[in-house]
Amino acid sequence: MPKKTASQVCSGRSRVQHFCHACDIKRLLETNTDYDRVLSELASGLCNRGPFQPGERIYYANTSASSIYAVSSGAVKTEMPNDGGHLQVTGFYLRGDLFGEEALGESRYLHDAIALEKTWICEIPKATLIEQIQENQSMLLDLFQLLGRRTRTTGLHRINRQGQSNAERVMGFLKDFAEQSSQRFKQDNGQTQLPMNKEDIASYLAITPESLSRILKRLENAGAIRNYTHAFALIDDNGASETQCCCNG
Amino acid sequence: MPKKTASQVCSGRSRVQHFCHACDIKRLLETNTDYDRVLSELASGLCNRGPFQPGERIYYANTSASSIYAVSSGAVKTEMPNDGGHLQVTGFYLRGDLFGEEALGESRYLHDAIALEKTWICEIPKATLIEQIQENQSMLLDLFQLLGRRTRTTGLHRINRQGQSNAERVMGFLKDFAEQSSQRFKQDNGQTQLPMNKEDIASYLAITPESLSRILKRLENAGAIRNYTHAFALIDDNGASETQCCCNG
DNA sequence: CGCCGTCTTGAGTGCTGTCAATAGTTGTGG
DNA sequence: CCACAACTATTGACAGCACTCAAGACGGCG
Repeated sequence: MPKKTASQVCSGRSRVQHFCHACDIKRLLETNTDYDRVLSELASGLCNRGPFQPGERIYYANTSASSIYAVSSGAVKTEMPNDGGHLQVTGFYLRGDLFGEEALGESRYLHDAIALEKTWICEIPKATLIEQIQENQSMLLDLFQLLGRRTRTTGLHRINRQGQSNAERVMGFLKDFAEQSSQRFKQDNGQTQLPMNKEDIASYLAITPESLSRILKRLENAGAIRNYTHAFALIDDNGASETQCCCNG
Repeated sequence: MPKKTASQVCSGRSRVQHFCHACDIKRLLETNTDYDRVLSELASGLCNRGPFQPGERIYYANTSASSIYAVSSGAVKTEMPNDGGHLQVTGFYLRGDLFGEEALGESRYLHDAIALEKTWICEIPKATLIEQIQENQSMLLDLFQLLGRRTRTTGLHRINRQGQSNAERVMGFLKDFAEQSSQRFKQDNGQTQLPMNKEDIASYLAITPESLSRILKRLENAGAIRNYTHAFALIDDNGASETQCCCNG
């Protein structure tokens, strides 16, 4: 799995380019016609933070939110307590993904954000972002696009589908995640790495880990996937790639 | 149920005030320091449209999206086809609610929008909104707040909760809807009117109408609610309001 | 090599989806 | 105002699936 080793010290523009070459925030910046100037201005407010260790919290729900974030390297999950008081996972974020953006219009975060692996994040103060938007109209359009993209890819309609069995919901999640992951990482063996554990996935899909385990076994027996501890592989319909048996992960 | 009868002709500022006195769009405008000027400018681009009859489509998914909307009077649902090709309800919008805002960053709508009752809507062109935002920073903050508010009140975490039975999910929906409704309409008899039918609710919660019917009956037998065709009443724990038996609706 | 957490598997109960039939509601026309 | 038709909502029977509780297997880490 591609990972970056980087110095913790922030040192201007090269830092941003180093961390965020596929980052949502950088994509915002690139659309700016006066890229160099804006980047340098933003860089004065930006700060890369890390490394966060697996399980370490990046921010807590209901704490003051003055910044939004993007994943520079590693992976992040967000979770929040439901009515029963149990924490439920509400989102997974890979390299480049924006997170914490629900706090743009509020003073406090809605979720806890937790690193899934060794993770670096790119922090952008809301005040800085808003200033830049005020000066550059295309930046606002791009921000709208970023916010809408997550709604479209991981919104309610993607998880909570009528007339679909839990097996289909699991399959949908795997396909979506594989696509998200393939846009960010090379996968030469057809496998998709899972930075989170099965319990997190079950929590996200609102099913029990036992059910998830049984569903994955059923899908594997049906020849739809291969199931590993921290990875999976989608088998295409003709079962061509089923022949290659690589059991690492 | 409060309803407005209004002329269909758009005629400048008074029109906006008439329709949108509790409207998300008007709330945006009111925060503007130069209210009169911006309102008149927006009014030149705003257009109230209606009446839409029950079942009539306001816009179609994948059609060109140059405007976002708010409900002036009546009620609206959004729905979209899932993988199986069946339409699934993705949201309900009452008077004052913004909808179609997922198209802010895209050129096409994600859902179909359909009137649930006789409905008037307030249309605001995206170009006009963006121009105003560019001139007024507080308007951007308020827009963020509006966008985030829906995420917080009707997001994935409100519907798809781990460890909750479908009965609890239904109860959660009813409580949420009752709160949303009470913020907009007077309810002197403790009842909450439902502008949509049970099939729409079942679709939104991704359960079958039969299951919803059984769950509502179970909740009623347990003394938690009263169930009517186009309304319901929440019974508080001590059962005080259970005594009043009003079976209209 | 052994501990501990994660994942998987097993048995039994309850709930939900499916299919079908019945009851209730709304709107229309005579 | 009543009768009919079309739609919506409810109820019933049955099979399949998910949840609970429990135990066993696997894998990572010291």
